[in-house]
Amino acid sequence: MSKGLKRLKKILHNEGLRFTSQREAVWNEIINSDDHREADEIYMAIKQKGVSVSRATVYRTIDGRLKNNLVRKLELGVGPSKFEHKINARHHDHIICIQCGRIEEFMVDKIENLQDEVAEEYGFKLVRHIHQLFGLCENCQ
Amino acid sequence: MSKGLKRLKKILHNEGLRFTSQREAVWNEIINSDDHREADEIYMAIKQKGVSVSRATVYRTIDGRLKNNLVRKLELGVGPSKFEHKINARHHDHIICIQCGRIEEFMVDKIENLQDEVAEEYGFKLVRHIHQLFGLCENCQ
DNA sequence: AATTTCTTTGAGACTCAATCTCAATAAGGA
DNA sequence: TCCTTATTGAGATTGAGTCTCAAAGAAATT
Repeated sequence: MSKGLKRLKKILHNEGLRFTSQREAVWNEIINSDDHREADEIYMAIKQKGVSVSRATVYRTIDGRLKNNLVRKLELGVGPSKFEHKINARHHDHIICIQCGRIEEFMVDKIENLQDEVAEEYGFKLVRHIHQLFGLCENCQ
Repeated sequence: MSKGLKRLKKILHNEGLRFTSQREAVWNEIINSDDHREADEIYMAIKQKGVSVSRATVYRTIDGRLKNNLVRKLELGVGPSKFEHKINARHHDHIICIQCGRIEEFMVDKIENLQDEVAEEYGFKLVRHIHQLFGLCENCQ
C-alpha cells in the first residue's frame, strides 16, 4: 500500500469515517497534482479512470479534506473554486493573471507578520486570510 | 440640485448614458451609506422609498459604477457580495469576523508596497488585489 | 408640444456552482 | 455471513447573479 493511501486510511480511521473507493480516488487526484484544480476536473478525471463517483461525493470528500486542513480552497471570484493539496507545502498566497488565468504562488514573511499586527491592533484572533494579486502576466501585457 | 446628484448626471452624460430615477435611487443609496451593503438591501431600501426598481436594474447600475471605479465590490466567499462607495475614501482592505460578520477596514502602506514588489518580481502588471483577514473579533472570542 | 429614436427598465426565465434528499448500496465490526 | 449504520448517487433544489425582450420613457429634433 502506498504511503499516501496509508495516510488517508489513518485520517479516515481517526475521524471514524469509512474508507471507500470514492474517497480514495478523490484523495489520489488531489495529492498527485500540484495544480489548482476545479471540483469538476477532479470528478471527470476519476470517471475517466473508471471509478464510479458523483459530483456530490467529490464536493463532500473535498469538504472533509478542507476541514482537516489537508486541502485549500481558492475562490477567484469568477468561475468555480479551485483546490490544492497542502501536503509538504509551505503557506503561500496567489498572484493571478486576469487574462490567461495563470496562477503563481508567492510568500512574503513581512506581509504575514504585518497581517498579524493588523489583527492584533483590531483585537481580532486571526483564523485565515485571503491575499490575491490580480494583474496581467508578462505574456498578456 | 445636490452636489452628489450633479455628479451623477455628469458621469452619465460623459458616458452617453441617460439619467433615470432608478439610477438616481441606486446612486443615493450607495453614496449616503458608509456601510458594506448587499444588492438586495439596496433594492429593498429603494422600494421602501416608493421608487419603482427591479433587482436586475440594481445589479446593472452597480456594475456601471464599478466600471468607473466609484464603487467597490467585496466578495466574502459566503453569501452575496457587498458594495461600498469610493467617494472621498482612501484605499483600504478588510478584516472580517467569521462569527458576527463585523467588517473593519485597515490600510498598511508597507503591505501595499510589498505587493508591488511581488508583482514586479513575477513580471505582473498589477490591476487590483484582494486582501481579507478572517478571524474572531474581541466580542466573539 | 409632438414626433422620433434609441436607451433603459422589469418580470420572470435562466445559469451555474454548490448543496440537499433519500432510497439503495456497501463498509466493517460482531 | 449477518447486521448496523455510514456513504453514495441521480436528480431536485438553492441562491446569487445574468439575460430576454416587449413596454416604457429619455432626450434630441422638428
